[in-house]
Amino acid sequence: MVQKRSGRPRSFDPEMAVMQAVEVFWAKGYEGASLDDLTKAIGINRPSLYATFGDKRRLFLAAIQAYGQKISGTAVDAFEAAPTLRDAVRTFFQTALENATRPGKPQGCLIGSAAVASANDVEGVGDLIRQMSLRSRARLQARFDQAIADADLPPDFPSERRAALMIELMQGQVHRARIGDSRDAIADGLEDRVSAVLAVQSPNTQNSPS
Amino acid sequence: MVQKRSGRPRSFDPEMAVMQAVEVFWAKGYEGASLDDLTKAIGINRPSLYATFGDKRRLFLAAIQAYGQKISGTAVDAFEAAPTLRDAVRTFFQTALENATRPGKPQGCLIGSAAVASANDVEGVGDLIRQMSLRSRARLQARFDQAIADADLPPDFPSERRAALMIELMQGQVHRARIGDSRDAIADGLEDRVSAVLAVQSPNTQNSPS
DNA sequence: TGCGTTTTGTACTGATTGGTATAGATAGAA
DNA sequence: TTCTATCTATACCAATCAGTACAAAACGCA
Repeated sequence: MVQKRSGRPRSFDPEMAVMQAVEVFWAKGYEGASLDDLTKAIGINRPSLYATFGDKRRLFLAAIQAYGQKISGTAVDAFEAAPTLRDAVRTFFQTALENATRPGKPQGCLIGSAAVASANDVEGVGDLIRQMSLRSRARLQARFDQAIADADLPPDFPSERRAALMIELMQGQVHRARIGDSRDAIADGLEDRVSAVLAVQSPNTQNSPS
Repeated sequence: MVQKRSGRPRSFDPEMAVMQAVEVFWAKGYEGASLDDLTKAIGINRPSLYATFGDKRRLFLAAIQAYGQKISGTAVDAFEAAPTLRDAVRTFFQTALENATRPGKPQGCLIGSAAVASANDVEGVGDLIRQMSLRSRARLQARFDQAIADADLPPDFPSERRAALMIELMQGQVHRARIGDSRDAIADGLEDRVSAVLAVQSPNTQNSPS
């Protein structure tokens, strides 16, 4: 049952407030985002922010989690939903690229720029993004393992390494977006990235020059 | 000839001062590094810093350039110095990985974390790292083009795309280092990265499963 | 209506920020 | 030595920072 609370009702939606905070942190980083920036973007005043989220640090952690679920997580979701394996890998990179180069939004990735920059200085950030990264990697690897079991991939396919490689390649895309490369320019390398992830093992490296 | 200047001589080496600033910015980012942090690390006081470098922003730009030449640039240097193409690519990734996981130093890359995070907020940072990235990419591409001319690579080898891919993969490594992955763990994917860069074109994608 | 409870708005806090004024210190040149 | 130029050291500045005290406002409930 829902606990009815009396008192003045909250005049804003905390979930929408977090998404506004996401954009501010995404654009300016943790230290670069002042409380004035945050409260102005959300449209509330300081005491409301502190009563709801605790302090700036915890709002930042909430923003990272919300970003992971509602934005960067969509790439893994699309990966899992795609019909074929190759489509799944391609869709993963495409979705991540779209998220990182959306017009009118900050370019790049909140985690790849703001969170990573403050990972050592803001308590809890490092642990949080490590855990989120591991979870994404595990979801990618799970599909590779399933594909091995279904004989869609050879038995010696290094699923763990390739799942890690996928995230590295995704972060590479995101880096280019952050420094201003256009969506089209980054999309140019898409098939190279897909092929890198799905390349089969070649014991004598016969498919590559010396 | 050297212009002799009278007056009290400077008690520190500006070049070493910049390298100290590199470490502070590398660890804490631009906004996270206070003037107290910087002057304490360098061992000078504020007026000396301002007389020599102008202000915090210009010291940051100097630190980014010094980092690019003396640290991250060593990966491209090693790439150019390696005897064979495959060794060159492997050495590039190895050197970049060592730089990003050196014990006792900040993990990751000053450019990949601090500079990228403040690229939109600190004037000149975005332009500077864009230009540095383009220059590195051009140096990588030049060797690929030479290898094509020498018939060490097939004529249709996409040198521009693969040079961009190399930098993406390098930034992916750097991201993992920043979030705490060990050098050994990251090195595990080294051959995958080398193969991705040097993979030959396969019109029917016959070397990959569907 | 009036009470208890929670949120909101304003105004404030001490601490820290980047940057500087000023005086003393240290060199070469005359 | 004396003059001039440059650097160093201390102490300071206004502005901004994250965080909070307090009173008015807005609800459910009686």
